[in-house]
Amino acid sequence: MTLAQQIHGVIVNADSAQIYRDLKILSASPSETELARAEHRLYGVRDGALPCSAADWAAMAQQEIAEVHARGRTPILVGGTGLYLRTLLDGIAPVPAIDPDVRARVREADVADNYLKLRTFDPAAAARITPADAARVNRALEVILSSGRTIGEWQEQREGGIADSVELRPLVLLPPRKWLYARCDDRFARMIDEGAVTEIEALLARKLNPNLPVMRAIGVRELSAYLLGNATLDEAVAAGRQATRRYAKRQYTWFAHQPPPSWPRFKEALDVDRLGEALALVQANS
RNA sequence: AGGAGUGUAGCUCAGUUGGUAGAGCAUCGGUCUCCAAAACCGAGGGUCGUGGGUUCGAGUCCCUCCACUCCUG
Repeated sequence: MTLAQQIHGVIVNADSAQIYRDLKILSASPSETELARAEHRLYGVRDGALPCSAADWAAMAQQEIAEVHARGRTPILVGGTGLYLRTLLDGIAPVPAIDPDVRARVREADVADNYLKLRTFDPAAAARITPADAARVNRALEVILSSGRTIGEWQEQREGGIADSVELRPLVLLPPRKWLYARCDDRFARMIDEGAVTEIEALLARKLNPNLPVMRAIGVRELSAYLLGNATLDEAVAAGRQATRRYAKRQYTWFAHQPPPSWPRFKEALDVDRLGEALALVQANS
């Protein structure tokens, strides 16, 4: 019996890549077997051409959670996108949707140019953000240009969090690094066996904008290089493994420090025979 | 066996006319308020293959040996 069945739960995806249907294999989405063992939500529900923001996901997740609750069952949020979970629980600054033209212009421009603009339009943000931090420079700039208010002003408020209206039983998994990295290596090799190359072939055929989240998922660039003849398969696999490990390290840092200290941390390898220990940690926290 | 070349951080390599070593990647640590599997910031690490010699001083010049690579036979 699975954990989900034991607690009569429904699994809700909290992973930014598993949302896209173009990346079933490369995002390690649940297999048919796994899907058959418990009800799953928000996996592969989005087309890669439509980027999903943290707020988009939080809105979808909120709805799923409400429906699951209405059926008297327990939603189990599973996934490694910390910002998504934070947005769902704590809410986020109520910045209105960015004007598509503004966004497009900002993203096409050079970071250095954007930073210069930011210094004139929003000096406070410019002072806070490193010039090299493209993601934040661009975000701050598109917010002031599109909404007329600075990102700092917007961020004085947070809206939409559901933390106060639900009963949480969090568990942070922080397995030993060595074990984690070995799994990263295995995982990428397994994806190749399962047809990741074909999946990327299909994705490339769509000729999507390379800035889209799907195009930036781990392994897309690496396998594209192989398909375009710029790398051997071995090189692509090695690069994919490396990228996976780097990502795991970033996740590790996020989940070790960002969630409240009250969230229990499970620091063992999550082997099947230790699920009981992990579950006990979850229950002890209730 | 002869000839040539290489040997500097875990890996790939830089090291100018000799002044006790750098970079990228990896590793480790950290940041994180709407494309976050993103975007960034920082740190540690080398008795320069070995043993001698020249020199005030050698990764850098000379010799010995060791290892690896290539060529010839």
